[in-house]
Amino acid sequence: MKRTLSSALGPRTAAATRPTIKDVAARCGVHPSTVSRALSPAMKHLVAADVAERIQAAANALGYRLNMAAKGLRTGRSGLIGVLAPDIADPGFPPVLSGIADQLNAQGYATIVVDVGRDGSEQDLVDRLIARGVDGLVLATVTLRDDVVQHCLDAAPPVVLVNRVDAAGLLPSAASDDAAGMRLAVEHLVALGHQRIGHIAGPQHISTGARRRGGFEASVRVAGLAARHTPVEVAETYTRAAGREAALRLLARRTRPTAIVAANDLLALGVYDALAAAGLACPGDVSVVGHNDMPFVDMVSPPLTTVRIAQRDMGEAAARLLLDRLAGRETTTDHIVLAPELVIRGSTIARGPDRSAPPR
Amino acid sequence: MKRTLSSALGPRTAAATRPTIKDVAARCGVHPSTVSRALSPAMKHLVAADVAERIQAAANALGYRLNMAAKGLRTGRSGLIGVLAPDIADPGFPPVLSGIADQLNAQGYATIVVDVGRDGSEQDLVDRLIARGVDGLVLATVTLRDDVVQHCLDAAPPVVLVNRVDAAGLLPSAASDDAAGMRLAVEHLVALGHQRIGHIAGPQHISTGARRRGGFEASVRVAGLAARHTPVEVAETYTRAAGREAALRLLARRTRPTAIVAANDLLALGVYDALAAAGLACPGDVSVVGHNDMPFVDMVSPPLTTVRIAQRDMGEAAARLLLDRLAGRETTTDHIVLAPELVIRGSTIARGPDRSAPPR
DNA sequence: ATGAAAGCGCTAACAG
DNA sequence: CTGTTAGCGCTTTCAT
Repeated sequence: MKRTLSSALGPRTAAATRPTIKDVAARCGVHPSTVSRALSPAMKHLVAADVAERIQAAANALGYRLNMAAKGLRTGRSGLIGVLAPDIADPGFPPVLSGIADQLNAQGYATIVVDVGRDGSEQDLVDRLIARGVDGLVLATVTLRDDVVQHCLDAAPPVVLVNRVDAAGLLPSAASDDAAGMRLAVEHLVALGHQRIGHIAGPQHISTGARRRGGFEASVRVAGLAARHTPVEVAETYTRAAGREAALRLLARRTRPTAIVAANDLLALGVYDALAAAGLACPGDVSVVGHNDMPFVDMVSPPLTTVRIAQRDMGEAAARLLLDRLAGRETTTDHIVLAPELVIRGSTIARGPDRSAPPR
Repeated sequence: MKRTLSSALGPRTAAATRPTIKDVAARCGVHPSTVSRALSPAMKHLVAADVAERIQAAANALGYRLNMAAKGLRTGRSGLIGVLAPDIADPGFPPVLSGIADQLNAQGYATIVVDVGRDGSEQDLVDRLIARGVDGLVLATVTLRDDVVQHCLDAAPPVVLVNRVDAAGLLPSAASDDAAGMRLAVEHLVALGHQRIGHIAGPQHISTGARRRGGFEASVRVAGLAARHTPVEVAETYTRAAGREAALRLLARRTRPTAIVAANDLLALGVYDALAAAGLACPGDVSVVGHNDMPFVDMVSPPLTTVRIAQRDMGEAAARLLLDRLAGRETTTDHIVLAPELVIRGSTIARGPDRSAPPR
C-alpha cells in the first residue's frame, strides 16, 4: 500500500526524498542517535533489545536505507575502492577484476573501475578517484618506472598493484611469476627438440613485457642455446597486429626459428597471422607458445599451447593485500607471486633433433 | 588543534587530511563560499577575475581537490551511476560497458559496476547502489518479467536497460534488433540451399533468448520451411556447455538439420563441441551461425559466421538515454534499436538443393 | 540505555 | 561582488 501515492502522482514525483534516520526516529519516538546506534551492528549492543527491534521494524516499513555519502562524510571512509584498468576490453582482465570485486564486496566495499584510455592521464584519474573519497586503490596499469607510484606513495590512500609491478618494488603487488612462465615454455620446447627459439616480447616499459623477456633469455641460456639462435623482437603493444608485425620481422631473419614464444596470447595470435601470411604452417613449420591462457584460445586453430596464469587468484590476492592495509595490518608479504602452469595444446610439436630448417 | 590526536596515534600518518575549501580560503584571506564559487565553473562568473585567479593558484599549490561526498550530500547528486552486469567475464559485455563509461565519464559521471553473481539478489544490489546515492542506473541484467522493473519504477532514480528489455517495455532501453539478426542468419542459410535448419535458443526468460527464437521462427516460416524441419532446442544458460548439450539433443532428432543457428556465439562454440563429439564436420556436414561476433570468433576453426551486434553503440545509446533522463529531457525515444549485420566466415557453406542428409 | 550537541566539507539562499 | 548563515544525513563524544 505504501507506494500508492508515489506511483499515483506524476511521472517524476520519483524524486521522493528517501527516508532519513530522522524519519525513523520520529516514527519510533526516539532520538536520531538512538536509531543510528540500533542500525549499526557495532553499536547495537548499546540499545535496549526491544527498542532496537522497534527501530528495525520501522526502518523496514519505511524502506529506510543508510545514506553512505553522509556516513562517509562523517567517518572519513567511503567504502569505495578505485580500480584502474588498462583496457576493460582486454579478455585477460575480467577474471582479475572479478577476483578483486568478490573479495572487496564481501567486506562491504564497492569498486569503481576506470578504464585508462589514451586521453586522461593516470595521475589525473587517480586524483579524481581520491576526490571521490576512495579508501584504497588497485592499479593494473602501472608501468615500470611510473610517476604515479611516487604520487601514490605521497598523497594517496593505500594502493596495491595487480598483474604488474613497479621497477623498485615500492608498492605491494600480486602478480604471476613471469620468469617461471617463460621457463615452462622454453623447457617444453627444448624437450620437444627445438634448438632455435624466437621470442616476441611485449612492451618493455611494462613489467610483464620486461620480465617475460628476461625469463626467456635466462631460460634459453640455461638450456645452452646460443643467443643468435634465440632472437627477440619487441612488440610495442599487446595486440594481435603488433604481434603479427614483430613475428614477420623475426621470420625475416637469416636463420628462422622453429618455435616462437610470445609474451602473451594476443601476440601469439598475431604470430598465427604472420605465419599464415608467410605461407608457413603451425605447428608443422613453426611451433607457437602463448602466455595467459585467455578464453577461447583452446578453440583457435591450432589450439594454442600457452602458459596459464592464475588471474582470478591474482585479483583476490591483490584485494586481500589491500584489505590488510585498510585494516592496518601491514604485516603480510608485500609481493605476492603466483605460480603459472603450462597448458599443452596443438600449437607445439616435436622437432627432429638434427633436421635443419630450410635456409630461406 | 582538534584532530591532532587522531593523526598522532595510528600507524597511518599517511592519513594526511586533505586540504579543504577552508584551507584554501584561509590562505587567500577570503570566505569559504567565495572559494566554492571560484572553483565551480558555473558560479565562477560571480567572483572577481583576479580573486578567482588567486584562489585557483592557492588551490593548486595546496593540491586541493573537491570532496565529492560532501558536495553530493549538499546537492543531492553524487555523480555516480550504477551498472548491473550479468557477468563481467562474458566477452560480449566489455564493449558495452566501455561505451557506457565513455559517455558517462565525459559528462563527469563515474560508474560503479556490479557483477550480479548467483548470490546477492538484483533487488538488493539495486538498493545497495541507491544507498550509495547513485543518480541513475543501467541494467544489463533484467529478465523479461522481472520484479526489479517495478521496484525501479517505484523507488529508484532514472533507469535504463541495455542489451535486454522487459516484456512490457516499461523501462527505456538500448538493444540490438534480435529478430532482424535472426532473419539475416536464416536468409543467408536459405540462400545457401539449406532446407532443414535448427535453432539453439537462449534462455527464454531473457529477452534476447525469447526474441531471437521468435525471429528464427518467423523467418523460417517466411522462407516456407516446415516446422518439423526447423527444430528448436533451448539452452538454459548462455554457455558453451549448455550449447553443447542442446546441440547434442538437436542432432539426436530423427531428421538432422544441415544448419544450426545459435542464439549467441558461446552457444555456437558449444555446437562446435557437439559436432566434434558426434563425429560431424563443420561446415561439411552442418553449417553453424552464431550471434554477437564476440572477440576472436574469427580465429576459431572454422571461423564463425555470425551476426554482429553494435555493442559499443548500444552502451553509448543507453548512456545517452540515461543522460537525457538525468537532465530532465524525457523527450527522446524510449527504445533504441540497433541494426545488426551478418558477418560471413567459414562455418557456413552451400548445400546442394536436393542432396538429402544421411538418415541416421 | 538514551538524549543533546557538534561537525564532517560543501553549496545555496540571503544579505549587504 | 563577497560574507553570513544554515544545513544535507550521519556518527560520536559527552551528559545524563
